Amino acid sequence: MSEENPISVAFEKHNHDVCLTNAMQTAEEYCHKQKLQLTPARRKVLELLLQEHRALGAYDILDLLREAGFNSQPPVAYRALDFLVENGFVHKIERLYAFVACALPGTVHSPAFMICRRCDMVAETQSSSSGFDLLANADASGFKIEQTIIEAKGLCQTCAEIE
Amino acid sequence: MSEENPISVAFEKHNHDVCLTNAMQTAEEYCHKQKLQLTPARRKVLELLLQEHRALGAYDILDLLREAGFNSQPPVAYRALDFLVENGFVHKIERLYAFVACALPGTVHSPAFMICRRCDMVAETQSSSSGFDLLANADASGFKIEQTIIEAKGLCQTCAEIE
DNA sequence: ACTCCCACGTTATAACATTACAAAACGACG
DNA sequence: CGTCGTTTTGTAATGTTATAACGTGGGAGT
Repeated sequence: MSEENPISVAFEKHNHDVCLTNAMQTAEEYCHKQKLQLTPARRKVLELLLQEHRALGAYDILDLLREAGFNSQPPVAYRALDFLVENGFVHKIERLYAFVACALPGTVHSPAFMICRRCDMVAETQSSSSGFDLLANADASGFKIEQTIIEAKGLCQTCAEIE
Repeated sequence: MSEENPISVAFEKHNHDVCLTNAMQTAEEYCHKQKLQLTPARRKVLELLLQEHRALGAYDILDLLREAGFNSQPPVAYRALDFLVENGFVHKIERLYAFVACALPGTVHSPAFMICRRCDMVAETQSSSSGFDLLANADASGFKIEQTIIEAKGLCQTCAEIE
């Protein structure tokens, strides 16, 4: 895994069990260090998201939680998601009203997403971009950027070949 | 107006009547050329959005339509918004579940937005950016980008000074 | 034991968006 | 001038996403 290119990991074959185990372990360690509680509900939501390289809606997650024997009122899912998003384990895909597990947990990063409109796969990549117009424009107008979301919609290679 | 920098128009003093009149005229001409109907409801919604450099929610618009004597079921607003978005007169700000009038109507462009979290102002700018990482990454993984949304949240100059 | 904080349980509701189907307006064309 | 097909609108109902509000319980520190 460690050699894989995070750019396109979602669109490539990989050992998903390892992928999941690693990510969970990273989350455990991070929470332990930061004295945060990775409670059963939070852990389960993260696991559910890690099992897909797809974005899941809050209510999809809620259904899965119910199946797993958890309580299933909306706040249950939203609280877990808020926690995971705040701590960088999960990102929200605004465009889909949905959530996806972070591909680079435990690192400070400014993600960008490629979303396949056909198969709903979501690939995460970095948006660090020195020559990026927006930064210059923000600077010129005195705007202080705190967070930027970048989401590209299109077709992944597989789906592009099918269509 | 024509010399103004679209980068920061929303954050600068400008003659708003002229701004609105110009934009409406552009829309009229475009619709005439394309044989599209700029019906009363569509026109009104565009006017309402042009009167702000802020994003308005669909239900805010609905309220304003009602005040203006229009019918006010949700589909009225959503249909008008769909039309305006499809034809590039209005953009949707995913992050706010809201809509804003286009700052560069009638031109093909790939917008990026700066959203002030304090005063809700929305400034539109261009996202054309040759060196932009995302493009290279998409290319490398065979992803075909069809549309990209870029939304930066932060503080505009005025609000940054206040805080 | 006390209390403070954090997380969770639960009900209700707010906010955003679409489906579905009928009726009316409009344009093109014979 | 009809009338057919397309686009737009009227209207009711419903679906989807997200939050508010308030109470309960459990662990850490004193």
